[in-house]
Amino acid sequence: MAVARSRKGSPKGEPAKGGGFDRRGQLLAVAAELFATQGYSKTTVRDIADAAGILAGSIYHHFDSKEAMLDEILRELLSGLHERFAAIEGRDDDPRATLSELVRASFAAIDEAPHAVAVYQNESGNLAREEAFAYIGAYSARIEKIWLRVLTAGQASGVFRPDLDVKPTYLFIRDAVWSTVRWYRPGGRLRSEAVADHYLGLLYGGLL
Amino acid sequence: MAVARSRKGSPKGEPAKGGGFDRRGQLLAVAAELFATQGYSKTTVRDIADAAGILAGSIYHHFDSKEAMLDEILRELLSGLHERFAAIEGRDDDPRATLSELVRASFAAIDEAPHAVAVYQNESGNLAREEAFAYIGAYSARIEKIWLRVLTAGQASGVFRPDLDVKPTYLFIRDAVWSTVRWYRPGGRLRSEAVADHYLGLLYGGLL
Amino acid sequence: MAVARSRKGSPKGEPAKGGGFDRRGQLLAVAAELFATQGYSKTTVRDIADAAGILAGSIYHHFDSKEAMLDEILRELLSGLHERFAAIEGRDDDPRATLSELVRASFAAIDEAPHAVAVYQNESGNLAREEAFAYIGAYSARIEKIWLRVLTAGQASGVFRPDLDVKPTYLFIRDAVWSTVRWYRPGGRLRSEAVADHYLGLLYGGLL
Amino acid sequence: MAVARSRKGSPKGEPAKGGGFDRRGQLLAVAAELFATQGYSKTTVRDIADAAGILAGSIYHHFDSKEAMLDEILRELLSGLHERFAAIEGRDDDPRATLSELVRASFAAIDEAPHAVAVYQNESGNLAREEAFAYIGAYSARIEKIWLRVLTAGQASGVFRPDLDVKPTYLFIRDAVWSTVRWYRPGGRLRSEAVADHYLGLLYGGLL
DNA sequence: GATGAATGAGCGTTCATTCAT
DNA sequence: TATGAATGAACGCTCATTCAT
Repeated sequence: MAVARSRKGSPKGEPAKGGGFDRRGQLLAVAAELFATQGYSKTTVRDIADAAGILAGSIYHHFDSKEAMLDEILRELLSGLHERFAAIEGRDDDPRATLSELVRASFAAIDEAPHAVAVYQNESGNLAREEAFAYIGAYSARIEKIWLRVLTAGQASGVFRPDLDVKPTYLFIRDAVWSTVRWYRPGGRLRSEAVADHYLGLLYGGLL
Repeated sequence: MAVARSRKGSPKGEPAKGGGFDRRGQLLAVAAELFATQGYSKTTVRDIADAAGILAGSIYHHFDSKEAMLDEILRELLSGLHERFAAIEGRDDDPRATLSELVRASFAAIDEAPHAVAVYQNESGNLAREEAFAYIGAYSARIEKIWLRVLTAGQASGVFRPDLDVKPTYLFIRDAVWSTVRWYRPGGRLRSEAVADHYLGLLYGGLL
Repeated sequence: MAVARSRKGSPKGEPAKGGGFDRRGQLLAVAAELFATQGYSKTTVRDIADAAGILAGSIYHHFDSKEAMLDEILRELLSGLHERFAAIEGRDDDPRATLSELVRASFAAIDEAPHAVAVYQNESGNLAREEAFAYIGAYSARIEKIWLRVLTAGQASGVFRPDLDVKPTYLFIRDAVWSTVRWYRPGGRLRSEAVADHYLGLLYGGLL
Repeated sequence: MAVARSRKGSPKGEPAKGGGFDRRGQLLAVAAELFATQGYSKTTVRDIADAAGILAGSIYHHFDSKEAMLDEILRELLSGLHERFAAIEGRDDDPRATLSELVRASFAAIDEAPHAVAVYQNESGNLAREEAFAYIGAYSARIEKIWLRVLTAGQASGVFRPDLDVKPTYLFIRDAVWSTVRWYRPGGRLRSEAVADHYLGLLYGGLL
């Protein structure tokens, strides 16, 4: 798999024309939903085209390949995520507040782009081995470092328990939080912030 | 997709002959590994056959279809899991001990059959919608009930915090625990029981 | 076997474009010839594609399946045949003239679409048992009734021998007439109308 | 297709052992029935083996190939048929009696070996082009000559109409008679001899 | 931009056949 | 004789992609 990074059609991902209809954006949204619900490899280019009301061949006027669509979805998600997390860390609050904000930002991301997050959850494992998607690993590593710094700082300042390894603690939090994308339904009984509060409550205070 | 449940070849899943070589078992193991690492739909029957050292067509001497292999992998995992969990609940220990055992049993399952668990994690979401895999939802529901009963009993007996909804608490634990299959490597730095202890420590006592 | 009846490509079976080349029609003609000469199940999709000068996969741009091609060939033949026979019966000539016309129309059909008729002769027996081809039996029954009505009317009016069961008489005529497709070659020594005349002469006057 | 003519197993097609069970004969009967009802190429070796209660591979202890079974079925039918027809012609009766006997012998053959006759009807057209089945054409030609001699002799002696070409007359009779195998069911309403009488009555006297 | 026809590689599966046991 | 595992070629079909219009 090799991804041509040329962004066909209108540059910068902006709508094609002033009053026009953003076909690129529509295709990306449709693709994200299908990739999330059916899986990337079970989703055909025709599926995407059908859902968008065009023919399969026409997709190639907007994107170089099916993989390029996946690439754009994941890249947008990860860069946005990293940007948010870096901004939160940059605010230089105390570690507990920072950790809380990281968790809340994660839930907000799931709320805003559940399909993209689901695609990331489901596909990144296999994708990361491919050269074209090496940036996934790079982003993940940078994001992981942010979380680890916060946890370490919290232990150093005495606000977090010192007897726990930060690495598995991070993985514990990360997995619990991001896995919610599999069952969380925007508009369902549990609102996103409520789940965030519940998880933070359990995380901080423990079950006992 | 329709799965013929006939178990071709030797019955009861036992090795074909006394001193013989269990080709069925080998194929199942190979398939589980490939399904886990590449995804079910990206794994071809030829991949499985190649890894097992036979030709693709020969697989059909042992299994009705590629899907039947997936079916057998998942069914075995889920029935075994349910059996273990039910046995633990049946011991009628106090809720905290029971919960600990459930968590430890989960980690043990990941340790013993990491590929099957990974397949379940990655594929069950889309599979559950298919009639032939309805049993996945059935098993999941029965397992969930066991966990919810333990959490509820723990709250009633005062050992678990009463202010937390048991449902999201269950999901929190379940997702954190099962997600470890994505990064846990048997034989790696962290041994399975160590991760279990760490997770239980964090879960019970909280981060603060 | 299930036949999706969607008529892919251009609707109504008409040529795709004004000055265009009717690939659908070509494929159907090629398929009919191969089905007739090699048998349906011995004819591969690649055979058809090769004979049409395209790749096997391209067939599926025009038809849902190999079976859908067979379906269309048979449906067209049978509906046309029934239409002709019904029109002849509707003219309300005397029974002998009507019977003669039915026989001549049958020979004309063989002359015009020998491949389709041969396919019908060779495959309909096994096909009729399949649900997707139930219409074969339906058409056959309606056509049979036309012939039986004519024979019965001829006996009632005294023009046909009254001592013969109409059913085996019908089968005798039908089989003798339609079997000619197996040896009749358009453009051969015996012209179609000549065979029709010969058969009618023998049928009406007898051998003695 | 090349048919090895070696007759595996017991020679001369006789039962394997004195008091034994004739597996060869059983397989041939089963194969004839399946070839007749499903078609030769849609019948798998496994179908035959299943119906006979053995495994597919075991068939090859009795026959060299699937094609060898077809070969034996057709050869037996054709040699028997030719033998009967030649014997009838050899009796040197008057042409009308001889023709009647040929027709009756044909119906008797259908009655006795309907599956073999059906296989011949359905498959011989395509088979005749293959070298290994050239004997089909040879037998057919010898049989045709017998019928043509009888018809010619009948015309010469004034008992048959002189204005009809013998060739199409022969084809007319042959096709009408042999086609009955497609609908004639031994044990049905119409007994074989009754159909023969009906057909002879129609053939000799005509419909008018 | 979009269409629709075509490509070419590959997929899951079937099946006649072989052969060691 | 029969079994059961395996072969290897082929089959119907799918799909990402290309391209002339």
